[in-house]
Amino acid sequence: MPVPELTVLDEAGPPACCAPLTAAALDEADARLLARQFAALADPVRLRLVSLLATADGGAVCACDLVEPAGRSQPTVSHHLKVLTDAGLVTGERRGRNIWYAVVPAALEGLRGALATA
Amino acid sequence: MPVPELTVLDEAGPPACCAPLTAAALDEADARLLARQFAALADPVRLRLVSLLATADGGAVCACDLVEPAGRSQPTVSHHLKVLTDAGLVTGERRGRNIWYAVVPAALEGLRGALATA
DNA sequence: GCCATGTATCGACGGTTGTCGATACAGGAG
DNA sequence: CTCCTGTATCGACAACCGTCGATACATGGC
Repeated sequence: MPVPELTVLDEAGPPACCAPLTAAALDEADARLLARQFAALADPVRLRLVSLLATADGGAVCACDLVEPAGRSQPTVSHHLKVLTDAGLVTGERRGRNIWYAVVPAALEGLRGALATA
Repeated sequence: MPVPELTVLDEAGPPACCAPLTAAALDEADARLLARQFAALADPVRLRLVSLLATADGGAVCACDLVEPAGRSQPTVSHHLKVLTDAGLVTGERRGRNIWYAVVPAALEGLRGALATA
């Protein structure tokens, strides 16, 4: 795919995306947006990565320290981190020659809001 | 697939599945369980179905009344309802010759819990 | 029993996704 | 500038997923 298409969600999580599912029938756009974020969490490896980031001291972990606990190859872990980043759930920042990843709390909070039961 | 394999999550949602992602690195089993539920929400059509169920008067909707708003064929809607049901997010109950679907609030609540930020 | 209606299953198709090894890119160390 | 290390990208492959039309199953009305 030559054309970048991560236009929707490229920065720190949306303030409060889509109003609770229980509020009203969501429209196409909101549904696709939400679906994309849930899809980012719909993989065991990615869930584990988020969990590792969320529980880390300082809230961030060097990508190099994620490969072994993830139990996947370095390219695969990199791929998953990209998926999470594109969905706005985590962010990465260079420090020296490493990249430190951290969760975006607002994004998780936004998803929680969407799941709120009336 | 001849062998049914929906052993994990076939009944009304798990009380509180997996402890927050932010609690500790979740193990393989929990990760797969959670991933399956998030995967069920990782589709715009299914999100819309959940939304329709959640906002309905009486909390339940006849399957026949979901086809048109979903904008998909009847078999496709049936498929999505099955995915949601297998994940424990919704339940179906026969009434006469119709089947009425409703969300399982505890399941959504469980997912909210998993997303809780410290 | 027979028909009509509502729902699920089947089979097929195309598109997406997770995974890897190989490789390219980036930045610090010497 | 040249190596070394950490990260991302590429290309490929198998598996999975969403979708549909056709069809089977189930229930109630007659």
